[in-house]
Amino acid sequence: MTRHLHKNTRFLSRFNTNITTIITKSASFTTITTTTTPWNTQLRDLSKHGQYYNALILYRQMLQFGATPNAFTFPFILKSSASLSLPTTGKQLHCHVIKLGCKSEPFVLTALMCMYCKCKLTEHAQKVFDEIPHRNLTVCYNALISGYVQNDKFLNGFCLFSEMRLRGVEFNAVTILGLVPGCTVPEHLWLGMCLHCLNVKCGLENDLAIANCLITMYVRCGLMELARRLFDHIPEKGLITWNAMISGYAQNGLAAEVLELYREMELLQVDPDAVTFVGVLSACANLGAQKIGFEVEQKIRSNCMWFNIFLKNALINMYARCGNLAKARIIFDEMPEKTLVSWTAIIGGYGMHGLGNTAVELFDKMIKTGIQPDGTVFVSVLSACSHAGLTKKGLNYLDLMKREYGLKPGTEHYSCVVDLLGRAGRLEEARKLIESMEVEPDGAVWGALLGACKIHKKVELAELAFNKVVELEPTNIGYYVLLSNIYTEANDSEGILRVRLMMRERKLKKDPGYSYFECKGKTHLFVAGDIGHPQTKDIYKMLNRLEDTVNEHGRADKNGQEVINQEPPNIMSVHSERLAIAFALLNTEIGTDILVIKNLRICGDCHSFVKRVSKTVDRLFVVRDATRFHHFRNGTCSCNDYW
DNA sequence: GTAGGGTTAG
Repeated sequence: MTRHLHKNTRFLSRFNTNITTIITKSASFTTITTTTTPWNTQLRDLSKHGQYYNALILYRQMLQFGATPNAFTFPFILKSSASLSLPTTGKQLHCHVIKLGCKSEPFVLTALMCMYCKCKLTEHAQKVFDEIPHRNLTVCYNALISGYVQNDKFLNGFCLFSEMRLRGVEFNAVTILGLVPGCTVPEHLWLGMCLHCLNVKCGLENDLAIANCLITMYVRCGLMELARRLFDHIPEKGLITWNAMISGYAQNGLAAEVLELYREMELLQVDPDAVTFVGVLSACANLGAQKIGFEVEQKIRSNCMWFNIFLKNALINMYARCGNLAKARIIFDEMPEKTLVSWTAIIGGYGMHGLGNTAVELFDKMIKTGIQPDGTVFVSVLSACSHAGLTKKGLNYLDLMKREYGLKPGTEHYSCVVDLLGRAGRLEEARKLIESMEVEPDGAVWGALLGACKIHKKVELAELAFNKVVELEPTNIGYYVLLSNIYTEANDSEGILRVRLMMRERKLKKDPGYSYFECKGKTHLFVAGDIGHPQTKDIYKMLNRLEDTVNEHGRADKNGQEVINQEPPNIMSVHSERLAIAFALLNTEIGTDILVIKNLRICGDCHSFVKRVSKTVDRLFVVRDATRFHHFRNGTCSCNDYW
């Protein structure tokens, strides 16, 4: 007893200095005994219920009262220091393990490795692993394999897996589960697919956790069909399975599929959770499905999820992108604690609506609050500047980003700045900026320059930008149309012909753009020349009527020039925006605003069409395209430069 | 009485 106390006091003197710094609240325990078992039981209970701080306090008390930790003590206490990510405490516990002669117990060693990996000390974990005398235990391998994968050292993990197989150590479901999350990047996908095969071969295909992991792997690599096939083959899906698929669709921009799956979930009476709602709200944001978004909000409120910060951010984003900036702002203002994502969502919302000054003010306020900006919030603020014509401010932000915050601007930042300079007519500067970029420019960067050439009618520079952009994105039809429009304005019929030929050669005929309109909680999707909608007949009738009324009021565009439709009168030339607007007029009451969402940029032809329609029909038309909102009322538009 | 695992937002 005295010997124990003496030994423990030595432990304590060093353990105390570290542990007291992390204790935030005191806990009282009644156990006063030198027998180890009751302490272990209490430690197990605390660790099981996630009370890690209390577990550490209890461990200290255990030493104070003279009880000696044994091999059963360490797994619990190591889990606590791992979960709290306390490497120093963990290292001290490692010393205790050695001193108390527990280092030959495989489960203590496994817990040690796990602790080191959670504290990002994989080299320490490897050292522990190397000292294991007979490395024939699956669990030891599993602990280190998943540790490597979670620390972005997938290849180390995979090598260990190979070693394991060479040595004839059996693997199990947990081994696969440790490896699959490392295959979520395209370069490792093939290994992930091998694991999928291995999984089926070993009869592990009914393990739900592995299936969930594999779905996530396919989703992250953009292989949605494979993910869906796997999903459909799971007989008893768990909530995580549904969430993996829903978030997957949302991340890959397949918003309609998200809502479809969500409906299916409701029908099967699977209770959604916060993760489900985040995915659904993101889909609502993309589709402008505000009514469904509102229903989700009610569910969040009634299910006591209102204080979930992820959901609040998703709601701000949803309302802002559905055009309801006021509602987004209320939620934002009422948030007691705002994260960087909350600020980014609201700043982006104002930027999209052309309210650049408010966006910039909010950004400055955010900085004053002490929040460290990242690359994404700079994209929001730069794009806000470009939409509102705040050239000087935008250039300052690019500089600030590099100098003050040491962030490396990516192509997404440069495309905003090229757009910014381009709109201001500083095309040469924009071109020089592209040439001086430290990253390789992508299609969006050259595309921004091409758009600026359209506004300022610079044919020669447009040709240069176009050649670059089609090299990078040969199938993006928007750029061909843009160049063709530039030639049209320059009366260059040869140029128009060249672009058309190029498009024909590359078989780029169909407009890939969609437009959506939300009506009575349902989102109606239209493609150019769509004849699939049940109300098609009425829609086209309405369009003809609109064309007639509009023509009576003259066909002049924003520059006062006659707009001539260059396309022969074929059905494909009926743009999706027009169809959505005709549908909206047919199905909404007079006085309601009309929000149409176009997945690509709104084209000049449609821009002037909506403008003219708004002159004859007393409604507010809002068209949201890939980057911003265009508000049309009484024949005027809030942003006239549609490119 | 002991160790290893899955899904979230801008």
